[in-house]
Amino acid sequence: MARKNLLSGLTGGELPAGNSTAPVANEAPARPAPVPHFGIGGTRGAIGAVSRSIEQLKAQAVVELDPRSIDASFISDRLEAPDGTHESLVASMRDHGQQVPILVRPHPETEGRYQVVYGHRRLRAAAELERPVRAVVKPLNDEQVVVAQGQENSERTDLSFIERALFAARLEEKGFGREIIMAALSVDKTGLSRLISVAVKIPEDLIRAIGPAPKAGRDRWVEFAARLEVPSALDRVRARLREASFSERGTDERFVWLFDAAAAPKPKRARPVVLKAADGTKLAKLSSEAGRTTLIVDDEGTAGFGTYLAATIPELYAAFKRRDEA
DNA sequence: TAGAACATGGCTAGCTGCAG
DNA sequence: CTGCAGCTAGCCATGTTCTA
Repeated sequence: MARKNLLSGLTGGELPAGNSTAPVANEAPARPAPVPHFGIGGTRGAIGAVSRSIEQLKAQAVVELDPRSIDASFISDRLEAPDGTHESLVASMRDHGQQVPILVRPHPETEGRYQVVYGHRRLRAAAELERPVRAVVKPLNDEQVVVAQGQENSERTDLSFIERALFAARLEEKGFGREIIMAALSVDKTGLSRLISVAVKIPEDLIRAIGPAPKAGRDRWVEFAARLEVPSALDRVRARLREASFSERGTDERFVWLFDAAAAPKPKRARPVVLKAADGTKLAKLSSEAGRTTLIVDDEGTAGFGTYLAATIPELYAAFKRRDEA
């Protein structure tokens, strides 16, 4: 599927001045020029300004920074790393170094510090290895940060549906316009609407308890959200959440477990009534549900009574109708 | 391995609510 | 009233995973 190349301008001249191709590791970070954050002009400008690819960005001047001088992004987009991925990333960076630089911006509030745009996991791994992290420094406004962050995730396509939903909801909470969020997540308004409605309907503590659940697709998350609109479903889900074995399960299994718990319990089937002859012989089992009556006759035990009964049904029905009309 | 089932993303149409 | 934004349902195409 073609993805809109909205990142393309990150390295372009339309951005605020302050970051040349020269390394800036030892310089005080340039403060980004003020850029309108919201409103039609700001929205269009932010997306329009973001117009070259991540690959081009990676080709920009890379500097080495102390991981301790870099803070997390002002908005998180990930629930938890899949099992083992962090350890393997640390091992890979120990053996082969950091192949792909992270993107940071000068911290908007603290002089001399930086803020991650994307590359949180590489930053964490570098910090663990007590090595400088290779980074591209760009002065970006908040809108450019979320678009870059979202699109970097889209490029790797490793955010699950619910992580994207939470990311979208957080962006909306922070006041970003739909245009920006759609650009950040590369979705149309329909998709964005679906993402946000799921994130709003499912309590965040439940989502965090489940984790990213990458195998649970959009439709099942949407269905889960719909099920939780029944208060008793939420009670059942929370009860299951408290069970000791919940945390021992993987994220996808946790989702399925709670998804099932949220389903309306099937109505208990009434026990079938055993019909007996005067001498105690069991003739049939009679059960009724949802406007349907089922009669099961044990043909062997009743010497073919079932077959006889089936042949007699028209007569019985006629008698029933006569009684009805009387 | 082929077909079925599922997941995903995109599109259209129709509806509602709101501001001008 | 009109236009716009947002939401939902339904449909379709495509890619991926499962199963016989």
